Amino acid sequence: MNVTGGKRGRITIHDVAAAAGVSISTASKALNETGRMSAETRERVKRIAGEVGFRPNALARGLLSKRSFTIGLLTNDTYGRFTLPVMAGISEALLDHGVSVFLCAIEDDPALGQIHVDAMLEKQVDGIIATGKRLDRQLPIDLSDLPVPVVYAFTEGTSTSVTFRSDDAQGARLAVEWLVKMGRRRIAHVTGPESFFSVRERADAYRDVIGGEGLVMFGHWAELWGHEAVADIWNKESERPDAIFCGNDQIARGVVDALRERGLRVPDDVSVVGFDNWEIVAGQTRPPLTSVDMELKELGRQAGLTVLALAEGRPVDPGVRKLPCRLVVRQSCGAQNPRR
Amino acid sequence: MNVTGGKRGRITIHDVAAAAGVSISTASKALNETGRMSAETRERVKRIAGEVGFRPNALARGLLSKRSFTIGLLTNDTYGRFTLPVMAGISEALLDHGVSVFLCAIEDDPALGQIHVDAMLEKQVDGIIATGKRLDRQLPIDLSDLPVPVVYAFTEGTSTSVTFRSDDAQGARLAVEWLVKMGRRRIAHVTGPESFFSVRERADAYRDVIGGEGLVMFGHWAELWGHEAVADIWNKESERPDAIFCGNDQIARGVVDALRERGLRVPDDVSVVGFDNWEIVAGQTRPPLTSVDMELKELGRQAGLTVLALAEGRPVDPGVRKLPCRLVVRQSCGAQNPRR
DNA sequence: CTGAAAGCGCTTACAG
DNA sequence: CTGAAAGCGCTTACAG
Repeated sequence: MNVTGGKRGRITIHDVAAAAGVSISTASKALNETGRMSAETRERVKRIAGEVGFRPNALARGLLSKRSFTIGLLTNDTYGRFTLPVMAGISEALLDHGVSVFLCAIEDDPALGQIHVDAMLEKQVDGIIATGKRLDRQLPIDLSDLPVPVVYAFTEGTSTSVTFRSDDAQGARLAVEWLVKMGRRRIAHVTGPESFFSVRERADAYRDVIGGEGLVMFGHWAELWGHEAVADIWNKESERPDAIFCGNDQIARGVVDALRERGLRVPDDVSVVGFDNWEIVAGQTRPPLTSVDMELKELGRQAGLTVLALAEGRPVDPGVRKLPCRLVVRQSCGAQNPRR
Repeated sequence: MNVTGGKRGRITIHDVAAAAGVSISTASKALNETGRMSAETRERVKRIAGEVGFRPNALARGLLSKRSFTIGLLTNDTYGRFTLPVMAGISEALLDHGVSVFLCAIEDDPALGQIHVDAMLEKQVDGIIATGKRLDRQLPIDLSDLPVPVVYAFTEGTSTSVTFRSDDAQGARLAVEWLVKMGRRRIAHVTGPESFFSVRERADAYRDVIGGEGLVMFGHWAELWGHEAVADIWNKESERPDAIFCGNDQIARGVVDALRERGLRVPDDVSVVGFDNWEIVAGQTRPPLTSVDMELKELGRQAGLTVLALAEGRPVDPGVRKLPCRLVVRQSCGAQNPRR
């Protein structure tokens, strides 16, 4: 015995029409609520279609309508950390419109990207969303001259396109202002590599809020760097911070662990804020991290609705749209509720 | 100014045929390497198709061939921890065959699942792969009577279907045998909830290898539980383990941190092994975790090739296929290389 | 060696 | 109120 696949004799609109004793055109119009016919006929056709389990063939439909109700999501974020929430937002927004999403992970391989783009175009996607893992890098493939609309989300787009990104400056401000509100006065900033645009943007916002140079330490996106930074700071003679704003949650976790290992209490002695609100890290840190959430799902939702608009020919203004971040308060700052 | 989308005047085979001065049939045959014609004609058509940037419409093709070169991946693993590697394997295996993948995250919502399945069937997917986050649970939707082949990966399937899963018993054996080989004699097992099939299977394999009851502690899948378990063990009078085999990497991370906080050295005093080889956890633990990898990418690859076979009508034996796990050695056990 | 015709499953003017 | 016909873009017997 073995399993068999294949699509043996699917039911078509022919079968429905025959069973209902009407022509194919009438059946089509009945099912699509178009044309005019007796309510009785319409109902009968619809009932029979339901009974025989009729499912319209989207390929045939798409051939006529020039719409496949399909879009492609291109990403070079293998890890899925940014792509997954974006994808969830896109999917949620487009499901109501009957649109399905092809996910294409292209790493940083231009050839792989080209293959995926070609495959999607042949499959007549209504549009493409390009997403990545940083705001100042393009995907390794040129999407600027495609026959379908392209929207960028969390990756650098072209000047004539629509690009959605998080407002990192506003997110950083949110974090630092919160620390200030918590009564912290000596706030340090431990972050990722200065080569990242978002790192510079967040650092600038940090300096802006504290109104001075502050203490900015550039490093890399890992827990280890959090440990090293804390060691550096506490091994110096200089005045110690009572709060540390970190460039991402992994660094923040390293910082929190390092502080605890030095016998310092978080948040009592030092408050810590992370960035990304990556549940797996922020939630498992002891104490759980207060962190800036980039609202990637909302970003995905808007990107999805935007490709859809473009695919339907509705006009959309090009440019970069910055979406506000949100501060998610947990225990690492010493307060439970941002509104309190 | 605004961005415009839409598919204005795509090039069809008509255009190619006209430009090459041949009929549509000849153009089609030239491009598909079928039929017979002068080499000169064939070359000319192909060259012109390339020049005008002709891309065959997969919708039209699919209508004829009953193959959409599209499959659906259904998952209830929102977090993507298991789905992402599986997806990567599927995608990699099917790309060569021109197959694209619809990703559908259905949470545990049957209604959402039904909507996605209906959408995929209308779009004439050639098959569906169902994937989840545990081996002993079905997706919240019945896939047993679909007009297309369904393959299960890392989720419970039906008796007549093909199901791919990791061999958790073998994986656990690998881990415990490795600890034994490292000279460890008092190996404990700290794991997840006993209600999970894979937890029981791993625990049984653990007992098997150590040849006795051992010390099995069921809990939950979090770092905190690792801390609690270590506290429990070390607060008792009984003999302390010199190795702990953990049910997943998060527990293992908690265990490692808890041991270090007690002044115990890992791996010198206690060796620790995790399960899942989740890079973000295993790699950031100090020291990095030796962990069991379930080879989910390979699992995805095989699942992908299997739906493809079924879609093409090739016979496949039903049943559960267990794929071997692999031990990834890092520093938490005291050795660098399993072959040494 | 090349092309006219039928048809995949549907929708949409158009005619009756 | 209902249906015959044309057509979306392609492929595939079949005829010449």
